[in-house]
Amino acid sequence: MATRKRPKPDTKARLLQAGGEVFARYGFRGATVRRIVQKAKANVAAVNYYFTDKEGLYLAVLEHTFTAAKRKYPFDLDMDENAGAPERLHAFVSTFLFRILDEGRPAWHGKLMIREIADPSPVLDRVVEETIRPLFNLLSGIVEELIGPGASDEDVQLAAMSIMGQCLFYRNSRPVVSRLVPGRYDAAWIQVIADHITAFSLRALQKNKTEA
Amino acid sequence: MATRKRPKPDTKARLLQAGGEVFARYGFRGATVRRIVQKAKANVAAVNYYFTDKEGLYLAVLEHTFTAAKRKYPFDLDMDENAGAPERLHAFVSTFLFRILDEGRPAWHGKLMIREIADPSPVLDRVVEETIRPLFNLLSGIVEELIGPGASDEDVQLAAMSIMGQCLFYRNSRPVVSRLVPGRYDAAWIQVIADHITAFSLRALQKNKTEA
DNA sequence: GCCAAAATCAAACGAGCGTTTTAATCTCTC
DNA sequence: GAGAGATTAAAACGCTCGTTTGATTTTGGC
Repeated sequence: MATRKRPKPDTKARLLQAGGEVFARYGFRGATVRRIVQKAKANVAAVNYYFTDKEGLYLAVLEHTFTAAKRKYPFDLDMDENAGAPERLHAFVSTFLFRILDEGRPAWHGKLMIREIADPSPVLDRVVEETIRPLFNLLSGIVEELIGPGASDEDVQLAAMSIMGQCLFYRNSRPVVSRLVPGRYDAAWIQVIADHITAFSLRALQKNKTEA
Repeated sequence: MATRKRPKPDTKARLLQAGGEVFARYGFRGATVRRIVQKAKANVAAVNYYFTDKEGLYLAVLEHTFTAAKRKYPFDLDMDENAGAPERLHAFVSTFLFRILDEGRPAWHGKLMIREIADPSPVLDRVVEETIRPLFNLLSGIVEELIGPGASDEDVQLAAMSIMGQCLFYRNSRPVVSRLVPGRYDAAWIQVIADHITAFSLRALQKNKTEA
């Protein structure tokens, strides 16, 4: 009885963990139930037993990782109420990049989001409304403040998408980026990217400064 | 003999056409040979007969669409040799956007490229070297000229990726964009986006103007 | 210690996949 | 128009997929 052969951490949690990794790597369609249960050291019937079917596990994994990412990288973290718009933009870009590029604990959050966008499954609508639109609105508010009062809604939207596009590029096109400019995706480099995108976008938005 | 039941356009070409559409929509793994041959009105054995196997057809489709896109949207089209860098940037952004967003004839070019990037198949290395790196080098040259002599290689690379990121966003995240800001992806809107990205990036790159 | 409930397991099912086989059909030359 | 070669067609093979089944083991309250 010295070592227990079956440590019995509940199977459900192990399935969530393994499901996150496998779904992130292969996508919903590409991931196989057998690979997931193998990684989770569970029986092939476990997914259906605990989550009804493959899609049920996928939904649970999305829910799980999104809440985990929100807890780890909250956007209002040490965000001063009366901080200037440039500082708030930098905080947004930095947090957003860490969320989607972090390889750590809830590693799959970024990969899952990108997979979902590139190859939409039936849950994309929920993901957009619950996760992406709040982000987009937060960013739009900052941009609106930076451009000034004379900006149309379209101007704000286009600028916000330019900023999100710069960030998402490093996630979407990672296989290409790593081939074009070899290097690692560690925290230091993420900070470099965040600083660059913030400075780049701030200059782009300050058009009125020189005109006035 | 009034109407010929079998017009007999060669099956190989029809397979390339249908393969392009299906691979673009479902990706290499998600596409099925049976769906392709159904759309091509061919027998299920035709793919193996003409292209050895599914991957052979995929390679042929990539080759075919890439050359088609290069022919339809050449980057050096009406590009004046002594045109200024801002004009060359606008031409680049505009051409690049049309290449990846065009829904017309070689419609699948953009979709295929994005699919390949999000879910790399063994041919990604070739795609990067033959298609993407030349683009990236062309853009880097323009950016280098815009920033000025005091720019490091890293500055140029980061700026070039910011510009590509803005463009690719509209292709990568199209399902999200269409949910966030409803609208169509017609030629007029592509021009609006191209103008915005060019102006946005030009302001971001002209940092020296105010400092000097 | 017993027993119902929960959990795990091996095995198999039906469907769809890429591919192969084998035969039938078309096409073109002589 | 006969025959050789290219093309198409139908059927099946072997495999993997998600899921289900039915039996077995483990668990927890009495």
